[in-house]
Amino acid sequence: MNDVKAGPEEEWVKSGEVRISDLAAELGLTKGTVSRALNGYEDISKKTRKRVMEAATKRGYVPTTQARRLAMGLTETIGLVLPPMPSQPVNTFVSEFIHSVSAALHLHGYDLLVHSANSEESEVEPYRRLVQSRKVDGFIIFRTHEKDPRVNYLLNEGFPFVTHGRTARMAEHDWFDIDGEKAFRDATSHLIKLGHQRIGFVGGGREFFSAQLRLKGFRTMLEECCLEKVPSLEQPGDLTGQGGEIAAQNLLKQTRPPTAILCANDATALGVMKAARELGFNIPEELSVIGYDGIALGAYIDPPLTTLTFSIEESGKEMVNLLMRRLKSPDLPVISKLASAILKLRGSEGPPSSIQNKNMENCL
Amino acid sequence: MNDVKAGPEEEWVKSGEVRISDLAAELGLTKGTVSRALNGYEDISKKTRKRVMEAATKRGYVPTTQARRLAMGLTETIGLVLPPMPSQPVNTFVSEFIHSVSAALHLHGYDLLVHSANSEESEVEPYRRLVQSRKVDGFIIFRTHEKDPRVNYLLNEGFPFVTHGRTARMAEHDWFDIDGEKAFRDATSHLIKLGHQRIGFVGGGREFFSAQLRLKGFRTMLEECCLEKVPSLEQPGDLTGQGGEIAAQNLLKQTRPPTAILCANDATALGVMKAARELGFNIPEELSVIGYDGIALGAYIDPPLTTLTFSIEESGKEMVNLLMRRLKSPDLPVISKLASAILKLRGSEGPPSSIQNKNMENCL
DNA sequence: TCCTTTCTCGAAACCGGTTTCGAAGCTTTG
DNA sequence: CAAAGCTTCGAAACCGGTTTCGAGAAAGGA
Repeated sequence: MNDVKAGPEEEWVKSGEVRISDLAAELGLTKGTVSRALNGYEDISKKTRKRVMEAATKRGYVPTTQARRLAMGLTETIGLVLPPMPSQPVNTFVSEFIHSVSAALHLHGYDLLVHSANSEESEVEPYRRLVQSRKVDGFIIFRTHEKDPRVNYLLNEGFPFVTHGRTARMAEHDWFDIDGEKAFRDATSHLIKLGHQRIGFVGGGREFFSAQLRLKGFRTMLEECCLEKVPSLEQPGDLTGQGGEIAAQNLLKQTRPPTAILCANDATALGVMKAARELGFNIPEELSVIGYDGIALGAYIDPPLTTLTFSIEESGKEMVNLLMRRLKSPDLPVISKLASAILKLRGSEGPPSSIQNKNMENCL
Repeated sequence: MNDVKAGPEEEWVKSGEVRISDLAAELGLTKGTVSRALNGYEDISKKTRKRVMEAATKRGYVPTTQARRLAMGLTETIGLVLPPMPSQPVNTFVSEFIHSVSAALHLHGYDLLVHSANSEESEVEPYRRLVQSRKVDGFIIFRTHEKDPRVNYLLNEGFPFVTHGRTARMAEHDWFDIDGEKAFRDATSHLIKLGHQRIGFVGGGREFFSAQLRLKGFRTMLEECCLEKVPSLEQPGDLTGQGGEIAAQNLLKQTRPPTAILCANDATALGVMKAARELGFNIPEELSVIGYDGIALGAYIDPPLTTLTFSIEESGKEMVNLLMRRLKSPDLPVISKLASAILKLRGSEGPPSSIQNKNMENCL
């Protein structure tokens, strides 16, 4: 009996206060029976089930998640570890991604645990802690490296996960990725068709596999179009605006500067545009710039930034699907999904001001 | 005894496989004793404690979080519900905020559960679910409304939370906020000192309390400086670029357009700048624009966007501190913290092209 | 009418920890 | 040397659910 008694049928509105044992006592049943009634077991009479259900809704009974999860031996939680924040975050990818992943997980009854890595410790440390303390059933990993220690660790542990981005061991784990190579082939092709023959490229750090693939797409298309590969036109970057500025200066101060610059992401492209303005290059008349990411802000600058864009919402959904499949049946063969980015023309590219020669006709 | 035996001192590296009962059996103790030894109880002999600790580290024992939390009756988890995403997010606030909150929580041994609200259901529904299923111990709420149903619900439940932003019931709950009113007084003052007398304002939706306070700051400073309040110069907005475009058109097509526009956030400012360009206004010569949020990319556009900026990392930390205090001692009086935004001059504002009159001297 | 099936539910173990209580064994005190 | 006091640990309850097993009652069949 409760020691708080105010009336025979006290309406108890405060939520989260009634336990399964309270319900059982109230109904004159055991908690085992109540549990089975609520969970649709077949060995409960229709009459009893109805009584239980009604009492449960009336009293506002909701099972305590922790207890249920302990009993069932699962956490129903997926971990997402945020990489250390750059000092100048430029991209809304992370928040959109978290949003879509979280929404998709929710449809499967899973929660999202977001953990932030601090830059002092090893990259795998947060994963190790979450695995050891059994706080999550699986991971969503993004911004993969070619040789990714997180992937190595989790593969070694046999712990479920899906990556956004490929790795050197992509044959061994589920992954989702945007086809950055094709995207940059498309973008390069677009520039070449506009008449550009000297095209610069500003990459991302070597540590990001996806940035490498974008460079590869750029090179491939140059080759296909018989344009010579000029090493000085390939500048390293770091996926930030600052990196873009520096790279653009290196490119545009050359005696024969490029007429177009392809950037590994939009932040880089913004830095490139800034440097170009400061060096007196008009965009797009004297210099075409194309980015990658499709950030919304790009539509508001002058000129609006042409970019390669893809659906972050789809990325999140697909990754959750892959992970749920893996959790349900751990021994299924590895699968992957490659989505494509589309070139969103907004105005920062155009034909070069002077088309110096027409060698390209040989190829096209 | 374990049924898997390969040797007397099998090195067991796979993590998360050893339970407290295994440890106890191995040591010839009960699990209660092992638990107390590990948790620093005083009634354990030094010798035994040492034995237990060594065995624990050797076997890599880490307590199962779910079990510990169930036994201790807490979740050690804080909930953060993401509002429905705008279709075109330009702001990195959310990801930075999540990052800092998560990092700060981690220092206190708490986890962050991120949940995304879908726009179909009521705003409080996600909170209700998380409370009822006892998945979290408290909430971090941001983007408050003046009359905020989430705040009402949680206050009614007596459930711990902290808001980023004030509400009509701010005397009843802990909150952290940026002093947007002062920020907009500063920005307005800055414009007036530059010589502007017709200053436009593009607000946020009425639903956001903070946007209302920014408007208030704007009005207050106008009044202090004896500038008349012109209703047509106050345009509503929705904190998006599109909203900024529309509002700017309404402002700039007037017979006497403003010489400066103050925007409730940077996204709005970007829309304003875009519309201004399209209508042939040079920034900052013919039109000054100031935003709010301090988005990093504002530095890369032309001209760089002058804005009001604040530390998101500090916001996250402070809010976590407030919440931890509340969890530790629920009955402490409500406290709050107001941080200030600083005006970051980047170049999108300047003196008006023609100073029509000098009435302002009376006041300054 | 008696035996076998089937339906329905209670009893109890279990998930993996924490915490309270009390009882040994050992040391101190009178 | 006995009573009292400490130290140290075992036993058991507990957190709030789930799931297995088996028993009693009702229903069906011979």
